[in-house]
Amino acid sequence: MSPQAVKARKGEETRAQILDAAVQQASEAGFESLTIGTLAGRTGLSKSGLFAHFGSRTELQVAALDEAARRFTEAVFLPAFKAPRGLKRLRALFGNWITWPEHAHLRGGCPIHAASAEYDDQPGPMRDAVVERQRLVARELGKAVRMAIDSGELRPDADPRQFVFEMLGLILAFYHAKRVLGDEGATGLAFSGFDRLVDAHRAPAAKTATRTAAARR
Amino acid sequence: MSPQAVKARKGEETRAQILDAAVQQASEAGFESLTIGTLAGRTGLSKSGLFAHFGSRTELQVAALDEAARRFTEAVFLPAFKAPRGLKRLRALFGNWITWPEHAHLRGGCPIHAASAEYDDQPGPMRDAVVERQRLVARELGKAVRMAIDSGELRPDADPRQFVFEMLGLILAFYHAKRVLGDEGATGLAFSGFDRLVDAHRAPAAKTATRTAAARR
DNA sequence: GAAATAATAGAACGACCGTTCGTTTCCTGT
DNA sequence: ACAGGAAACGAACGGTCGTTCTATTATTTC
Repeated sequence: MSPQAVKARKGEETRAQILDAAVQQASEAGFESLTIGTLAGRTGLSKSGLFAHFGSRTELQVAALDEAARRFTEAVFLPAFKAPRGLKRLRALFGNWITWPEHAHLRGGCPIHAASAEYDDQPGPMRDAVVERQRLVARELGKAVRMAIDSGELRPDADPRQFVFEMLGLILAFYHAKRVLGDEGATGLAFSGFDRLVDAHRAPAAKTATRTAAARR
Repeated sequence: MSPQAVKARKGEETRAQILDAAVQQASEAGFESLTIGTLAGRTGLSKSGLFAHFGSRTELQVAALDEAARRFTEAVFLPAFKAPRGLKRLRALFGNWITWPEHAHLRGGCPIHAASAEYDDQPGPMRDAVVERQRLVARELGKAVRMAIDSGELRPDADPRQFVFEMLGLILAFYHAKRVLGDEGATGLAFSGFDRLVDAHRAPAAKTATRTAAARR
C-alpha cells in the first residue's frame, strides 16, 4: 500500500493523465494545437468522454497551462530554495531554468515560453493566465536578486529589475540557440553570460556575505 | 508615370496584397493562424481565388515568412549598413531590431520571433525556412561584431559568438518585457544591457575613433 | 478589336473542429 | 451486495478547414 492515500476518485486520475498528454503536446506544438479529438486519441478516450472533464476547450487549455506552471515551479524554484540565499540560489535558479524542460521530459521545450509567444497579442483567458504567471515569476526572481543584494554579494545600488531583465534574456537566448539554431554550445554561452552578469553587479570586495569591506583598492 | 515600370501582371499585385495581410495576421496570431478562408475574407477574394496564388496553404505560409524576412532585412540591416562599421553599426542594429515591428506597423510584434517559437519543434518546410533565416541573421550579426573587433573598439580576444548570444538575449528579453509584461521601461533596460555588454567586451584603451558617449534616444 | 491567356468566382468534397445529448458502463459508499 | 452516482461512450449537429474541379470574367498580346 502506497504511503499517500489513493483517495483520488477515478475521474481525477484520468484528468491528470489527460493533462500530462496535454502538457507534452503543448510543449511540442503549442497550446493552440490542443484539440479535443487528437487529445482523445492520444489518451484512448472518446471525444465526449474527454470533453466531460473540462467545460470547454479553453478551460482545457488553461488547465494545461496551470499544470505546466506547477511543474515549472516544482522543477525550477522549489529545488533552488534549498540553496542558500544570494548568488548560490540565483545560480541554482538559472541552472534549473535552462534544463527543466528536458528534466521534465518535455521534448518540445518550455511550454510557458511557448504560451508567451502564442498569446502575447491575443486577448482572452489564456493571455490573462500567461501574463499573470510571468509577472509572478518575474517578481519571485526579483526577490531572489534582492536577497543577493542584502547578503552583500551584489552591489547595494544594483538594479534588480535590470538584473532580472538580463537574466531572462540569457534564458531566452539559450532556448533560442538550443532549439532553433541547434547550438550545442548554448549551455556554455548561457553560463558565461550569467557569470558576466553577476560580475557586473558584484559588490566590489566582499569576501563573504555580511562583510562590507568596500574601502579596498 | 512612376519611375519603376508597372509591368507587374495584375496577379502579382494582388499576391502582394495577400502577403501584406498575411504578414499582419502572422504578427498578431502566428503563422499557424493563416487560413485560406479568413485571409480570403480579409482581402475580399474568394477562397479558391486566393488559393490559386499559392499551390497550398503551406506555400502560403512560407511565402508570408519570406515576405516578413524581407521586411526585417529592409528595416533592420539595410539602414544599419549606412552607419560606419564597428560599435556604431552594432548599436544601430540593436536599436532598429527592437523597434522594427512598430516601425513596420506590425502591432503583433516581430513575426520572425513568432515563427521561431511556433516551429522550433515541428519538422517541415516552415521550420526549415525559420532555421535557415535565423542562422543567416546570426551569421550576419557575427560579422558586424567581428568588424567592431577589427576596428579596435572591441577586445581582440572577444568572442563574437558570446556577444551575438547575449545581444540576441537582450532583444528577446525586450520583446518579452514589452509584450507580455507590458513593461514600458523595457527600452531603457534593453539599452542599459547593451551598454554593459559593450563595456564588457570593449578594448582597454583604443585610440581609434572610439567615442563612447551613448547617443540614446 | 479579336484571340489567347491569366485571374477570379462558385460549388462541392471529405475531414476535422467544438459541443450537445441520451445511453451505458463502471466505480464507490454503505 | 446493491443502490446511486460518477465516468465514459457513441452518434449527431453545424462550422470551418484545405483542396479540387468547372465556369466565368479580366487582362494582356498581337
